[in-house]
Amino acid sequence: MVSPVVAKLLRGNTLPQADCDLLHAVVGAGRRLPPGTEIINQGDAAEFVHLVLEGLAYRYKLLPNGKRQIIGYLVPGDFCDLYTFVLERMDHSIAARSECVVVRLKEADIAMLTERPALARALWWSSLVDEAILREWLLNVGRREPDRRVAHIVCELFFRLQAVGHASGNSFQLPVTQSELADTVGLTTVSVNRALQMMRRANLITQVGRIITIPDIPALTAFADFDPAYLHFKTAGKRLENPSQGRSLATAGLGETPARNREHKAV
Amino acid sequence: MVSPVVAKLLRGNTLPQADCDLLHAVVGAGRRLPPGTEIINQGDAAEFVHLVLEGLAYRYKLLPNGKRQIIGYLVPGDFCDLYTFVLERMDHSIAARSECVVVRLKEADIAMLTERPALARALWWSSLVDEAILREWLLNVGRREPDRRVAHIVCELFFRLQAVGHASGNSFQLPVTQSELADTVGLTTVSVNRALQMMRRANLITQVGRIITIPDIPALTAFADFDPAYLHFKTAGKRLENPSQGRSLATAGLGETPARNREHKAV
DNA sequence: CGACCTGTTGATAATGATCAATTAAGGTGG
DNA sequence: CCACCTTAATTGATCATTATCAACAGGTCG
Repeated sequence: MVSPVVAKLLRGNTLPQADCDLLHAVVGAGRRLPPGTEIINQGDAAEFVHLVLEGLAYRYKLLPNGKRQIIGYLVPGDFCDLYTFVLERMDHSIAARSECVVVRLKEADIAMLTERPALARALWWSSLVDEAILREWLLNVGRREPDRRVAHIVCELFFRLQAVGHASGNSFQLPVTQSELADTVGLTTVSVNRALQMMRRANLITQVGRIITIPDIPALTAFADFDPAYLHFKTAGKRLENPSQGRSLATAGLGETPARNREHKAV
Repeated sequence: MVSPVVAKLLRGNTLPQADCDLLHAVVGAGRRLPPGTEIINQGDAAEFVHLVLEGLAYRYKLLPNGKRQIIGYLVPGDFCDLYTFVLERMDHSIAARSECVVVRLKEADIAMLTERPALARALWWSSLVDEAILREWLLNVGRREPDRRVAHIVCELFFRLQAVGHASGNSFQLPVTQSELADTVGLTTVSVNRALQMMRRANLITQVGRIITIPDIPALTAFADFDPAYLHFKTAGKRLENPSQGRSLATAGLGETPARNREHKAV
C-alpha cells in the first residue's frame, strides 16, 4: 500500500525508492478526526506540519460579517501547512470536511525529508501547485460566469480526487454541500443549485446523491474552460484525453458515512 | 544603496550581512523594459528566474472570451517566477505595467543563493507571502462587497509599496488604471470608478491624479477590513498602528512618466 | 416523532453590468 | 503654444443577473 503523499508527489516528480521509503517511515499512522474538526485556526503559531492521509479538508477565511470564503481543498496526500516553520502564524483556518486521518510531523521530520534533494524539490513542487490552484480559483471567481465556475470546480475536484485514487471511471463523490461550493466559487447556494441543475439538464453531469458522473469529460472541461495544465501533473495532457485511469473507490473516506476502507490502490 | 530584493526579504527575515552581499553580487543591473512589455507568457518553459528591481508589473490570466483576471502585482524586489525550475511551464503571464527594470537569473545563480540556509529560507518566505496574498485576494473577490474590495487592494498596494520605499507619509502613487483595478477585484471599470468616488466622498482617500493620500489609515483599513497580517511582515502589527514610516518617493519608477530616480533608501 | 440539515423552488428586490456618451488629461507634431 | 489624438475617467439610463427571502420536501438521527 502506497501512502497518498507518495502517490501525490509522484504526480509531478520522480523520486528514488529510498526517498519514498523515507517518506513512508516518517509519515506513520496519523489520527482519525471526525467531520467538522478544526485542524488549524487562523492565528495559530507554528508547532507541527499537518498532512492529510484520508478524507477531505478545506482551508477557509471568515469575514467580520460572518461570510466565508473557502480557499482550498485538501485531498489525501496534501499538506496543510508545510510552511509553518517559515511563516509565524496561520493566516487562515483548516477544517475537516469528512472524517479525516491527519498526521502531525515535527520540524525535525520535515528537516529530514528536505535534506534529500529530490524530496525537497517534490515538496516545493507541491506547495507551488497549491499556489497555481489559487491563481486559477481567482480567475474562476473573478471572471468566469457562475455556471462555469461551478463546472470548473467540479472538474478540478474530479481530477485531483482521481489522482489519489478516489474516482472510478468517470464517477466520483463530490464531498461537499452546495453551500460549501457556494463559498468556494463566490455565489449563493441558490445559484450553485441552479448551476448544477443546468449542468444536469445539459447532460454535462449525472448525479446520484453526492456521486457525480461525468458522461463526457471533454464536454464538461470545454464548458468549464478547464485546462488541467495548472495542476502541473506530469501527465496532465494525457489525462485529459484518456481520463478513465482511476482505479479505485469513489467513497473511501470522503462520504458523510465514514468509511474505514483503505483498499484503494495508489496510482 | 540597498537593492529592493534585500529590503523586501528583510521585511520578514533576518539575513547575515554576507548573504545580503551575495544577493547584491548575484543580482546585478538588469534591463530596462518599457511599459506594456510582456515579461513572461503563459506556457513558457523555464529558462531564467526574473526579478523586478524597479517599476510595477502584474501577473494575469486570460479567458477564451477575452476577459482578464489580474492575479498579482509585482513591486520592486519581487520574483516573477522563482519556481521556474520546478514547474515546467508558466500557467500565467506577466507584463510590465510601468517602465520596469528586470534582472534575469540563471539556475546556477539561484542555486548559489539557496545554498545559504538563511537565504533559502528567505526566498521560501517570499514565495509563501505571494501565496498568502492570493488567499486574501480570493476572499476579497469572492466575498467582500465591491467598495471594500477596491479599498482593500488600495490598502495592500499602499503597504507593499511603502515597504519598498515607494510611499511618502500617507501618500503613494497608485500605479494602475481603473480598468486594471477592475480586473483585479472582479468588477467593471464603472463599479471601480464609483467605489473610488465613494471613498473620496467619505474622505477615506484623497486623489490628485494617480497620487493617493490616505488621510486616516485606520479608517481606511477598518472600512476595507484590511489586516496586514497576511503580508507576514515581521512588524506588520506595529506598522498598522504607526504607518508613517515610509521615507522615500512616491513616484520612482512607477509612473507613466518614467522616472530614473534610484535614491530611495531601503528600510 | 421531531429537530436538523441539505437540496429545491418561486417570487421579489438589489446590485452590478452594460451601453453610450461626455469630459478630462497627457502626449505629439506643427 | 495650440490643435489634435489617444487613453483614462466619469456620468446617467437601462438591463440582466444574482442575491435575498421564504417556504417546502426529503433524508438522517436521536
